This record gives sequence, C-alpha cells and structure tokens, in this order.
Amino acid sequence: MPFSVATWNINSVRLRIDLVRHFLAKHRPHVLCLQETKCVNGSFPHRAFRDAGYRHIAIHGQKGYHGVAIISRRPLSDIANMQLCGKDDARHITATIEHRKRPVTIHNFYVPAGGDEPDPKTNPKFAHKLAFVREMRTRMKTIAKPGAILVGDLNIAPLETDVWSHKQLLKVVSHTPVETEGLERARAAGQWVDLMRHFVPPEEKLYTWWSYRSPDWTKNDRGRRLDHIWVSPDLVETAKSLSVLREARSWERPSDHVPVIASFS
DNA sequence: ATGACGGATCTAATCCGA
Repeated sequence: MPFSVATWNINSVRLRIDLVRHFLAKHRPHVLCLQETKCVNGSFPHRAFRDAGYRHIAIHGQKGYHGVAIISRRPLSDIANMQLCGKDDARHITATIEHRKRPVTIHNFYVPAGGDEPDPKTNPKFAHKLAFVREMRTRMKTIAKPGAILVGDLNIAPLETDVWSHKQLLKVVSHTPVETEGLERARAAGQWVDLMRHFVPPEEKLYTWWSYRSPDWTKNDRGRRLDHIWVSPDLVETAKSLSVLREARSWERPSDHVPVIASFS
C-alpha cells in the first residue's frame, strides 16, 4: 500500500477550491499540504475536503495573507504550529500520520518571499526571510528526526538548474547566494534529503513556479523550483516516485505554483 | 524582456507575491 504526500502553493484556497477538488479526485494523495491559503480558519472550505474524502485537516490561517494547511484522508495527531522570528504569521504547521504502524511527521512551511531588493540592510522583508531560514536551521534539532517529511514553498531555488537562468537570477530574490547558502545550511543541519533531486538529476532543469506576468508561461519556460519535499534519510529507500504536475499551470485560473507529489512504499 | 499579472481587502486603490 503506497503512501503519498503532495505540496501545493494554492494562492487562495477559496478561489481555487474547484482546482483542488479536481486535483484530489485525480491524484488521491494521502496528504495534501497547502500554502497561501489566504483565509482565516473559520472561512476554510472544510466541506469540500470532507466531501472529497479528506476529513482530517490541520490549518493555521490568518486574514488575507499566507496560511498553511495539512489535509489528510487518515487521522492526524500532534497538530501544532511554530512561530518563527517571533511572528504569528501562519507560515508553519505540523501534524503526524500513521503509516504501517509508524508515525510520519509532516512539517509544512511557507517561507517569506523576501521583497524586491536583496539587501537586508535596506529591505526588512529580505532581512526577515534570511532570519526565518536561519531560525529554521536552529530548529532542526527538534524537527529533524526519523520518519519526518518537510515540505512547502521555501521561496528559494537552491541549484543552478532550479532557475531558468542562473546568471541572470544571481541578484534576484529567491536565487541569491546568501539565500541558497542559508537554505543549504538548514537542509544540512537536519540531514534532510532533497527528494526532488533524489529523483531528478541536478543537471536537469526543474521548476515548480512560473510568474503570472509572462503572457505565455510555456513559451520561454522561465520558471523556478521554489517548492520542495525534504525527507529524513530513513525514508529515502521507501520513496518510490516524484512528480511535478506541470500541467496544473495551464488549468483555468491557475495558481502560479504547481503541485509536487511524492510516493512512498 | 523581473514584469506585461493576479489575489485580498473596509469596492478602490493599495499592499503583497517572487
């Protein structure tokens, strides 16, 4: 019996609930982690998920911005959220699910975008992003353990092949060296395995996000890999497949991010 | 050719995303 986890920055769960329904009906992941739900917990579309067979939901939302959720076909336990950088801004939620009598703990993150200017001295949003990633690293002592999965919109494209042009994006927020090095330090501190790159060789381009501002996202394929699935080393041998649902970027009124799905035996 | 868009919000223009 396989076990699958999906992550998707939905950019408003209420606006795109029909796309989520379609995705769940077609792919049936055991767990779906959403980011940018953009609604308070009281406005979360519980019924649509319940009707789709996903009765177990952990949400951490707020008005208008950010917001994360873990949606599951099986019971969730140990639901909690962390406040990084001392802010209660709905950027993390965790829950645990049983798989083959073993607990699998999922951490769902939405890392700050970081604004335009990649200078922490002049841009407080970029300073916040760097501090957030540093704090993720210091918290790995508690969250990185056997049977753990860390997913989410980490808003950083770490490898040269995670962006359409490494050279042109070196000074663009999401791919600057201070960000990619910070993310790598956080990953290494938890001994996490970058599961997407376990399946897709680092030589190959791999994206999960394409800007809304391009009139035709398929034309030049100027994407970035901002969404990630990291797993603890013990889970690597059980991982069976990984897919990036590129087609979702062409759905009607799409999110600018597409779902990433990992399957485990 | 990093914005030409798109979402939420005290429905109008402003903030935010990355």
